[in-house]
Amino acid sequence: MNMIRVEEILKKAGLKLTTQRRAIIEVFMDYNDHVLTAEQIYEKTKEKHPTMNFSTVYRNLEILERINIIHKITMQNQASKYQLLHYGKHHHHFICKDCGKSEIIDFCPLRTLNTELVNKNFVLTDHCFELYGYCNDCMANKSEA
Amino acid sequence: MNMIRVEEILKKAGLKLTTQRRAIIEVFMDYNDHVLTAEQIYEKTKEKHPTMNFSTVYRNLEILERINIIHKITMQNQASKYQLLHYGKHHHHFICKDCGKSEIIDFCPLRTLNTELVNKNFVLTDHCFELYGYCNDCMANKSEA
DNA sequence: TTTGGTGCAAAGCGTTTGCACCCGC
DNA sequence: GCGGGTGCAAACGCTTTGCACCAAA
Repeated sequence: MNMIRVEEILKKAGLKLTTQRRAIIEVFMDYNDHVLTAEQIYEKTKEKHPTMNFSTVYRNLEILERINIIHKITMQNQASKYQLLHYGKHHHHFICKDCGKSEIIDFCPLRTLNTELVNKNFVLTDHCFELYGYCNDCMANKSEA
Repeated sequence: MNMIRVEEILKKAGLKLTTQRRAIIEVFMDYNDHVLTAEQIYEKTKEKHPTMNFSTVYRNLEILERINIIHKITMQNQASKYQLLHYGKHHHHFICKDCGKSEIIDFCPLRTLNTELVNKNFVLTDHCFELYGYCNDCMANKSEA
């Protein structure tokens, strides 16, 4: 996902590219493949745009998710995390429970499931598949402690 | 999962079977295979136990999850849902976004994934796999409206 | 100039916690 | 009687909202 592509999508949706919105998107680009909380985005954008506000962050995250620029990951017992989507490719993630780093998994369970099981009692609309654990770095820190 | 088994697990963990706790578990048994919110459990238990309190519900849900009697499903933009575990069998669910009814999927993506992809950069500890959509009943209601 | 976006403050919601009292074992 | 459990009220953290003003197109 690059800024030109983002601009296209925004324009097509009738949305403006404000400096705040640009700042948020730039944070995602800087931290590519990292999942970020609203708070992290707020802190980072505030550095360059001191009046940045949490409402602005949340409102933009919602919009960016709706137009498929970012992906929202709902966490257990903690703030949701957000991540830049890789344009055009459906995928899932391995997410480190300590540092939030994520790695793309080139595997979708539905590919297998569709062939293995046709469920005629439900209409499938969404799915959730995420792997959680610890990355090598955080694992190393753990064994030190 | 039956009450005798639940009593065993509680006793082994040094936990008491209070009337409130029993009431909560009974709601789960009555609504077997249905996912329930804390609020639904609160309302149902309150019918038979009028002093029932939300703190009691939440504290018990946390305990019951910890000792593997129920399963917590973290939802996007809405309250978490809870469901009685089927003793001893790891599985996932198809969950109706309207009525909360769920159906067990006898499929775990990790079975496939483990053979398809060995990720040596992460230590895998947890995973999330849920299918969402609409059950036939709710789908019928939708097309009427 | 139009319409979407922002900043602020306040409220929303689901959930958790401190504390005194209670009750199962 | 001990130690875990409950009820209450208040706070918590994350997120959303109403409103007046602002700025991109």
